[in-house]
Amino acid sequence: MDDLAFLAARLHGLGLRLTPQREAVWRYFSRAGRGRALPEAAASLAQRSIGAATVYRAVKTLSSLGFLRPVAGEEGEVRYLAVRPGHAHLVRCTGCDRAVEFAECGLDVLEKLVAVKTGFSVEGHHLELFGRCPECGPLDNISQ
Amino acid sequence: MDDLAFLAARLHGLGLRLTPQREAVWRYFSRAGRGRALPEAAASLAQRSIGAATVYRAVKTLSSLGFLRPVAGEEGEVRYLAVRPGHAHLVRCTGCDRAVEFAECGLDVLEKLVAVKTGFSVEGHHLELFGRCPECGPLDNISQ
DNA sequence: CTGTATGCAAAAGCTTTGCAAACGT
DNA sequence: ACGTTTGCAAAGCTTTTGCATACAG
Repeated sequence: MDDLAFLAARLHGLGLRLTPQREAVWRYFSRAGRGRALPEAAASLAQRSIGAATVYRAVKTLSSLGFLRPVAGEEGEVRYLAVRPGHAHLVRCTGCDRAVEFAECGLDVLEKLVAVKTGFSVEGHHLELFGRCPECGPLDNISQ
Repeated sequence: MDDLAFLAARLHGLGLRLTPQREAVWRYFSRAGRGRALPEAAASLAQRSIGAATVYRAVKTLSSLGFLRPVAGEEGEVRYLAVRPGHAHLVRCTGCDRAVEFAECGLDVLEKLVAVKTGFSVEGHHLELFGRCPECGPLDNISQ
């Protein structure tokens, strides 16, 4: 079952629908490498005649279902990352946004260590690597 | 050297000062084990006659120096956490949003592994652990 | 038919900016 | 004196809400 079908199923189970607008929102965030902030999402999707209110409502819906996760950027802006609930992690290319999955993250050891050190019962993690895919090539060449 | 002295020194080095307002802002965020959002910080510090603009400017300053770190809450709001510079990652409690830092993430090994497997040149990562802090207690008791 | 979803525009809320006065050095 | 910092108020954003219309089941 692919992403969209899973999302549709999840929505249907709650009496909600996967409308063209919600699909566009989901695709938009899925395509983004390091996540997107809401204002730029609204601006970009406006070109496809999707109203800002719809974008904000869709993000809230997808977020509450766990398909989007809010992450704070360096400057304090909130970026939403597309995640597939219960799926593997991704390496994303900052050049072309292509993403490759990897299953093993080896964080179980770290989780246990952190649990002991902090007293938390660690239940999960969010991890995303970013870099350059073979086709885009490393940034070392350029100034940066 | 304690936090305040370090902060003062760091500011002085840039020709800036640790004013009573900046100190109050720093204390406010330091005092809260969990992070705070800007609107509530502004509201709270207004009671000490500190203007909203001052709070926003102070947070921006402290944040750019690495003394405050923005984190995204479950609902997509940005919370600022007082940190000691140099610490990178967080474990966040899904119950009360309180966060604790941990330094070692050991992801350099994983980055190399993924690089070999995918052909990417991995340049960085975002990592955040989730769980329950000692006070909120694990979810095992309840369903889920 | 019924309840969900949408776009628009207005309202509410948040954050930044301009400025004159106050401050520390 | 000088550059930094502040509070205030205004301006500029972002986000939410109300409502009539459109749509899916």
